[in-house]
Amino acid sequence: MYDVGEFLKTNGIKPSYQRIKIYEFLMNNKEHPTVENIYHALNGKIPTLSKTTVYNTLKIFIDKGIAMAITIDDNEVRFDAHMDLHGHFKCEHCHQIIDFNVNFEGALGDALEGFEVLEQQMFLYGICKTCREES
Amino acid sequence: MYDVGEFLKTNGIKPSYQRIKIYEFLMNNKEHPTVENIYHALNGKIPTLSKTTVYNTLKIFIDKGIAMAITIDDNEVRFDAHMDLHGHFKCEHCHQIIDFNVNFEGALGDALEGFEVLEQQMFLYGICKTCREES
DNA sequence: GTATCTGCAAAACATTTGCAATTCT
DNA sequence: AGAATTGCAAATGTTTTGCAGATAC
Repeated sequence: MYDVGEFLKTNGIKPSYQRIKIYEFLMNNKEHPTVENIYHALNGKIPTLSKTTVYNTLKIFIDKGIAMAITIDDNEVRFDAHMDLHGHFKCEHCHQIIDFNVNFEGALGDALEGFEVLEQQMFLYGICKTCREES
Repeated sequence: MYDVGEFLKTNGIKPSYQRIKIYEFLMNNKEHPTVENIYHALNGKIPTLSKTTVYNTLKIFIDKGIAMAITIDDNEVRFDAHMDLHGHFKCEHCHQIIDFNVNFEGALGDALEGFEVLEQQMFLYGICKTCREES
C-alpha cells in the first residue's frame, strides 16, 4: 500500500499519527462510517483518541478535498474518502449504503445553464437487490 | 385558493388549525424552510404555537406523503411541499436553494438493476447564475 | 522555542420524549 | 365523556468551542 503520510502532505495536511490512522480507516472501510464508527474503531489502537480530533480531522480532509460528507441520513453525517463521482443508495431494510454510478450530465440536460456546479450528490432510498431476493 | 382543510382530510390528516397554517405556509413559501423558519413565521399569528407541534406536524405530512424532508444542509433539515420529482441546488454564496428538473432515469442507466427505488434526491452545490453574473 | 495539534470538559443546537392541559366531536 | 391534539419542560444525541497540556519541527 502507498504512503498515507506522503499523500496527506501532498494535499497540504500535516501527517500526524491520528490523521494517518483516520485516513487509513476511511480507505479500508468504504461503508461510509459515521464519526461514532471511526472513533470506536480506532479507540482500541489509540486509547487517548478523542471525538474532537475525529471531527477536526474530518473537517480538514473535507476542506482539502480528500474526503466528503454524506448526509443521506438526517440524524448523522457519514464520510467517504472515495472521491470519484458516484451516487449513494440507502437500503431501508438492511440499512446499508451502496455506491452506484451516476451520469450527472444525462440527468441535467440544460437545467442549471449558467450555474457553476462544484459538488454533486445523489441519494436514493429503497430496498436493495439482496434484501428483495431474500423476501 | 383551494381548501387546505379538505386537502388534508383527503390525505388522512385531521385538519387542525395548526396543521392548516403550517401546510399553507409550506405552500406559500417554497424556499424550503427549516423548522425554525416555520415556527418563527407562524408564531406571530399563533402565539401559543410550539416547535413540538411543528415537528409533529411535519412528521405527519411526510408519513402521509404530502411533504418531504430535504437534507441538503448537514446541520438542519428543510421541508418542501412541492412533491414533483426535482433536484435541489444550494448556492454557497447567497445560500438560496433552487429547484431544477432532473431526469433520474437518464442518470442511472442500468445501475441499480434489481433494486427497488422508493425515494430519489439530487443535491448540487455551487454558485447560482445570479451570483455569478454579479461578480 | 514557537507553532500546531490533541483531547477533555462544557456549551450549543436540533430533535425527541413524557406528560398534563386543552380542544374537538 | 372520550379520543386526539397541543405544548411545556426535560432528556437525548450530535457537533462545536474554549482552553490547557502535549507534540512536533
